[in-house]
Amino acid sequence: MAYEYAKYVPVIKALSDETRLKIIDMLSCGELCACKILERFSITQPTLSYHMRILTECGIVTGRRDGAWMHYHLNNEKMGELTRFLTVLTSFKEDCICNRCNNKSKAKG
Amino acid sequence: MAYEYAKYVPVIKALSDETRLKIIDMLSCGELCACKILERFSITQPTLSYHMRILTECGIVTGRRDGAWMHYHLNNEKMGELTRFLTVLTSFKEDCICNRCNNKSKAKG
DNA sequence: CTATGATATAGACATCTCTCTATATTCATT
DNA sequence: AATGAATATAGAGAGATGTCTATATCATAG
Repeated sequence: MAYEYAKYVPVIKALSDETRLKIIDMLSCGELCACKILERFSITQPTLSYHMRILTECGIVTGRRDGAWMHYHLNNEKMGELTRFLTVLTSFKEDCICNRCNNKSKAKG
Repeated sequence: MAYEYAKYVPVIKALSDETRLKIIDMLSCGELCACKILERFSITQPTLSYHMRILTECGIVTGRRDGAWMHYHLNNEKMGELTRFLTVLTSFKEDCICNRCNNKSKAKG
């Protein structure tokens, strides 16, 4: 699964912030307008905009413009992909890096 | 689950780095000595030591000294806790922040 | 108890992150 | 087209992060 590490780093980075974890939680029950999200925090509007960009750029959240409003919703497919990746990452597997490491003399990798 | 966000931030931060994801993968099949891990990377020994500290301080990896050697192994319990947290975070729940948000006039939260 | 090998710590440095204020853009309504 | 509301971008600054070199600590062998 080696080639996948880098793919997930931006998603995990996006989740590594308390504010953004809360936003994800807020979106877990459905779409929300940016202004509704902002109400729940004591951050400025540009700061929220920054966080929403981090979340949308990595694909975990999708934005939809509705007139002047931006509606955001969670990409559950992407989140599922992440948790599956983490589960596989931490479980025993025949082709894992450590096996290749142990067999380094036999096969480079 | 509000009170839990901050608890998981250090764990997620620890996973938000490609080198550390690879280390986790290497440890998924069992304990490894620091020197064995180091062999697989083109980083210096102090840099690996830094990464191992990040991983152990958040509890996702445990270190065991064996003479001069340090052996590291994955804390599967902790990893399971994280994936469960992420799963709950992203799934519909009655008591989620967004519901409290929608009912803001009725009940503060 | 000294020499050696494995690991940890200290300090420096470049880069990234998160926050702000100020300003620009976009859209709806008049 | 002008105004106002919602959102985005720019720029600045404090602090965190990941890397290095140099050095210290710790354990073992002789």
